[in-house]
Amino acid sequence: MTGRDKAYEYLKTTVLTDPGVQGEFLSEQEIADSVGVSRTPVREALLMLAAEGLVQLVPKRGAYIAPLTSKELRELVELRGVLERFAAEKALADGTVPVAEMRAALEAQARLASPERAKDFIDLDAQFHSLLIASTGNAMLIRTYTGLRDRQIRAGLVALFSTPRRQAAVLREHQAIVDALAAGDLPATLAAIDDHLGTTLNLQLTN
Amino acid sequence: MTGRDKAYEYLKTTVLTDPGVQGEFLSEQEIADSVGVSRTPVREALLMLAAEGLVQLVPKRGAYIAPLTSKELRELVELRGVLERFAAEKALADGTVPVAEMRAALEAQARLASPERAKDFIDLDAQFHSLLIASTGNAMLIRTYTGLRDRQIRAGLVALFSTPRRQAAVLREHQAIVDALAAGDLPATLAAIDDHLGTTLNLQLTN
DNA sequence: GCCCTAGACTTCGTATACAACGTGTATGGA
DNA sequence: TCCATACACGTTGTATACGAAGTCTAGGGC
Repeated sequence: MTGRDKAYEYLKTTVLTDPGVQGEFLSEQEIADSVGVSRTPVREALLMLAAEGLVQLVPKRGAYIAPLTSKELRELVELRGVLERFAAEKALADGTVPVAEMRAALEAQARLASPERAKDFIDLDAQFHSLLIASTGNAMLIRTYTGLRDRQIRAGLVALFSTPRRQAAVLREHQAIVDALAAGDLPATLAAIDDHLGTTLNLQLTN
Repeated sequence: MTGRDKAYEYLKTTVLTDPGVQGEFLSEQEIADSVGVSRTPVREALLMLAAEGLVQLVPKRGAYIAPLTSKELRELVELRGVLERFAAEKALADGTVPVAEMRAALEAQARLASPERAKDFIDLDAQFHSLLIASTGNAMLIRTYTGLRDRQIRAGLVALFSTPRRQAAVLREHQAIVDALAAGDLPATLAAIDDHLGTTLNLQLTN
């Protein structure tokens, strides 16, 4: 693993999932000291994150962790909805809905539900959604979708999933999606997806 | 303009639009010499392009300009279709279809139609499509869509648009889209979009 | 003629140095 | 007390140097 990868991972998993850094400027030297490499690989990691839209590089100032506005959050969720609904429609039409895998992911998620393990909970959440997206077999769709989700996580999704109440709600909503898919009921699936995304959006907006 | 921007632009507009570099390895030093800067900013530009999926960085080999497989091209067009159809649907529902602007872009495109100015023709083509996407007001959608289109251009779209026959066909297909939009006819719009993308895909696949 | 091997060469990955630029602050004056 | 100005500091942007690692080629063995 190169120093660049180390810096990239550190930033993406440790820094960008922390709601506290919203609106802060990170200097390259600071990050370099934390990771234990020189500025060069840190800089490269930042460039990549900037290309993905996760940070904003301000000349002579540093890497700015722009707080996601509510408008951007809405746009993000709207886009995710477009992609997920398409994936559901295609998977149902092609008969490639990965019902078994989705149920498995859902059960795994239910097992480790606890406020302390919010990050793991979110990882499995991502897996659940990704299964449907991946079932389309469209690698570019997966890539695009993942990028969107990474952004939403950066917007402070972790904090949101830290309460037992919300975790339970997520599990219920996922259950509804997978049930509708298993029944081959497209309209119900689309409604369940919209409901799930809408609920998350509203919660994230009011937090 | 920084050296990084110079390198980025050079690569994106000059190198990546050239079908001849498909499958080639570019060394950082070569590019640096061409642009007239050191390796550092070139490297940074490459990292950004890699994050966007436009080049592939192979350790100790160089930046690989991966030829787009027909599978990837199909995926790309499928995704573009999803986004464009959504944009059309939303714009029609909200009554925000920019008919006048689209007609203007179409006319401008018709005026400069000539094989020699394929790049300009493509720029206006991009503008036409972007107008519809932008009318949704979703900046993240615009960003995502633009990224997809950049990739398709890299796949050799320029060569395709160099014949008068194809240019005429594009204009016809665009006309069909804008007419359907102006009529407020959603099914016809969706069909016109699918037809346009499908035609382009088929041509690009057989080239 | 083919394959294997060794060595030179190329290329990247990283550290470091320095210059340019902008920001924030302290100081002096009104 | 407020404001303007100048200076010091911090930060980025770029060049350069060096080490590590992989690739390609030439040569020898089979």
